[in-house]
Amino acid sequence: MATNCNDYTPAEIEKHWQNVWDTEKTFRAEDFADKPKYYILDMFPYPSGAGLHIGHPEGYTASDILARYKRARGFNVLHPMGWDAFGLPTEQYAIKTGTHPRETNRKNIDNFRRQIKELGFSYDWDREIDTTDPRYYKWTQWIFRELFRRGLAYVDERPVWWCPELRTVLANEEVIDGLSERGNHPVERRNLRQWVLKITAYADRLLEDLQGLDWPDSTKRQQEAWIGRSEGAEITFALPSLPDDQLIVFTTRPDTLFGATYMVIAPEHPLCRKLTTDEHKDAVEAYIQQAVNKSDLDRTDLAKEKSGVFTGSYATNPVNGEEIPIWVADYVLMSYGTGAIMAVPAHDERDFAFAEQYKLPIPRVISGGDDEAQPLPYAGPGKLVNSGPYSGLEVEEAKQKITADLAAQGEGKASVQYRLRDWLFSRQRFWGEPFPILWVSEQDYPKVAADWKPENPVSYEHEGQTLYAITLPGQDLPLTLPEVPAYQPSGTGESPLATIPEWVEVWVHRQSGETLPRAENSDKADDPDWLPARRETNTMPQWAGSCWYYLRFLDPTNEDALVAPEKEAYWGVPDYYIGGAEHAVLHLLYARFWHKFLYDLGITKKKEPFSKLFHQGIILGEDGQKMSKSLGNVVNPDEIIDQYGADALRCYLMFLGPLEQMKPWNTKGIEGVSRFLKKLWREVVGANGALAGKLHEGPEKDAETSRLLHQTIAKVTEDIENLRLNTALSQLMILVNHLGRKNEVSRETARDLVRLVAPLAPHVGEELWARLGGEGSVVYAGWPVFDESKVKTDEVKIVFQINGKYRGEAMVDKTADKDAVLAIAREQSRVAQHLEGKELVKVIFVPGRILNLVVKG
RNA sequence: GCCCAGGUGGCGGAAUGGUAGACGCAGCGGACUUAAAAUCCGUUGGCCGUAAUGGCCGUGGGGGUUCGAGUCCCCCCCUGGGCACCA
Repeated sequence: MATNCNDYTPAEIEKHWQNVWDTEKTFRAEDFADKPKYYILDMFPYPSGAGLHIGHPEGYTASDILARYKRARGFNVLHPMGWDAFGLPTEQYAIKTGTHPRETNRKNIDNFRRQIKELGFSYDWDREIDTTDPRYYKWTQWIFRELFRRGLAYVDERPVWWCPELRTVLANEEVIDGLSERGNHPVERRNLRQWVLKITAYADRLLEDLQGLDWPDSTKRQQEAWIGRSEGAEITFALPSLPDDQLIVFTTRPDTLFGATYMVIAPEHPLCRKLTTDEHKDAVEAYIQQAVNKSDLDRTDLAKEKSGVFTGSYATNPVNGEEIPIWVADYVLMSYGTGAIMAVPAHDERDFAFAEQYKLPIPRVISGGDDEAQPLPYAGPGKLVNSGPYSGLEVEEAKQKITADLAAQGEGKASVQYRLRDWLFSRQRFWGEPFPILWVSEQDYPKVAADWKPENPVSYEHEGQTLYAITLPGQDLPLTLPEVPAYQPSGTGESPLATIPEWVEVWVHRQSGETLPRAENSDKADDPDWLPARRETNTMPQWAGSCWYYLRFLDPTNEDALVAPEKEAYWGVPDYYIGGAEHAVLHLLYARFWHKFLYDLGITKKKEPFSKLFHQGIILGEDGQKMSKSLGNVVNPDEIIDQYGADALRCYLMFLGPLEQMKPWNTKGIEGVSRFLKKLWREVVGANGALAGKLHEGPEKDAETSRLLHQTIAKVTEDIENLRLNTALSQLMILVNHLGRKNEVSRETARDLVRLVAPLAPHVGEELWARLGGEGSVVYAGWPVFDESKVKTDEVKIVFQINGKYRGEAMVDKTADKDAVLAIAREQSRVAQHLEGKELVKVIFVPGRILNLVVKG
């Protein structure tokens, strides 16, 4: 079924084979096939209007090579592709042009699919998914619904990042240095009602299970740091001025309790105003106002000139009864620990800076031995001093003992805190998954059947009323986006959906959970079984759809389950996951969280979604700068394919350097791999289009060729397994260059070569395989078998060194011993010269490698 | 500031502690051609050279371990990434 090209014409050949793959469904992954399964997943793209970026095919080529290699080795490979298609740019475009996001999305996906197909990737297109398809987001909503029912989703009025330009709130992770990650617009704090997912409930498991993952260390470390577990103690300080209240602080250094010379509470701390004496009221009020208005950029800025004011109140140190002044300062965050600290300036850098500024005492309570050599603040190990009965104890010992003693008196307890915060899960946007949630009044809530309620009620205050959240019945999912075009932001901080009363206002049946539009069913007003309710108008963030998509590929069209248990049992989770390091924390942490939740529900049998992970590096522009439109250094895959073909692009992307590394693009460089493909072609196809004349039947006659072939089989196999595709290619180049110099080559050698190249350059691989008389697709033609006997030789090269420097070499019998090799070396004039007049003090012989003569004088 | 990754020819890069620079780009010289393209052959780290199976230097800098270091150890410099008042 080969083409009839005489010359290597990628455009014709690639089109031809892409059609074959499409019509024959060459890459279909067969459920329950008898072969071992192998699931290799790419991070699916956001189909932007700009089309495929050159960075996409980099990772996708690597995974494709692995997928094709695994198929050749007899695996049942699942290699799917889909679209992470909810997202702000599509909505922004809709606002600007009035085009429905669905329309834009369809076009963008069509373009992405075309581009991806033109690269010859071996996806099973029957499993394509789109996160914006109601048949998909039905299950995203379903998962949220389960989270809600189990008390892992709640609402909270909390200060969030509001971006006036984008007219939406952003997650902490979407704000970088006070600017929106998308578009670099300034952001500010606003209090809005938000949905929050209790990812912190999984913090320990997310941390612990990192250990077993075959992931890049740096990524594991980033997640560890993000979760930020720290062990310490909560210590209770009595408040003489407020006998009914207490001040609880979190500290990792209970051992330094005797060194606490002041307390600090966050400006948002609930006791802040209560603790403020009349005398200090004005100053504290002013300070709070200032802190609240400060953006977090200012508050956490590098300059970080510390600031604070005294409240006028004191707290009692539980270990010695000392009265300690309480300050308000914005270097203490309400969102971490208890929002209050005991300040130990001698042994904490931040407290030290503050104490110096406000002239507060800085007594040393830890001695590292030589106090002269250990200026304050000192955070190192040592013994306690000036600490009453604890003086003399080692730091670690004292932590235990003080915590235990406080606990015994009911004035403290051991405590673990996490840097990780709960996940702000709502967005005020149109183009996202609607929440399957209704709000009912406080009076109506008790009337609703328990089936639609969460473990603990979720409520919020709205215009003086308390509203309660209930969920839609599972069979009412998906809750689709309304058809009316309402993607203009409301501007109030509410979602555009809030502007569509026909959609928002419904009747809900208190028993069945059924809903009906309010306006069209006014008769229900008198029916006690029907309660008025409002739909939740926020939508889910873009992360939602990508949190579980890898599971949907196992069973993409199932209408009754997220994934059928037997399919989950067969395919499990991805064996290999390839994608950018920019998702090191967010996507990968959120997906792990959802996965663990689904594990708890029994939907997946694996504790972790991605056992093996690889990050491809970023490809820079030719100028070494990050590719960007404004710099005009963007490489368009379409143009490269037009000029050199997809096989050349794929090979070049892999040849650029180690996959994980950041590396610059060089358009000239693609000539090299393009020449390689042409040479490869000419080894198989003669000038007239028939098989090359130099190919002969039967086994390879040339021992050198045979040796190099088998070396290549070994090297390419190992390199593909480890995604070292740059060196796999150079080895293939070496082999092809060698064959080019030979007048005769076995057809078998050529067939092995073609099978080795096929994962990297699949179109030319298929074409040459067919011309060499191969049966069926090269994809399933098996993998060349490495024969070690072919690379073994009787003679080995020994390098001669004198004092570690190269002074010649010789081929010697591989059984030759030290003395025999030394004798051969001595015969070489160059070696002899360097030995002349010197004393041979030592002979180092590494069989098969080296003979090093150590001489003196 | 803290944590991590990395610094190798003109360029991208290769190298289980064992000939540094594989492979490719670019350059130079040559063959083919009326010419060009394409292709092929040779050459290409620096310095010195009686030009050789020659000598010295050379993997960011400085020390060290070793018969032998790009590779291991210590200190420093630079680049990239992450975190950044998390108590």
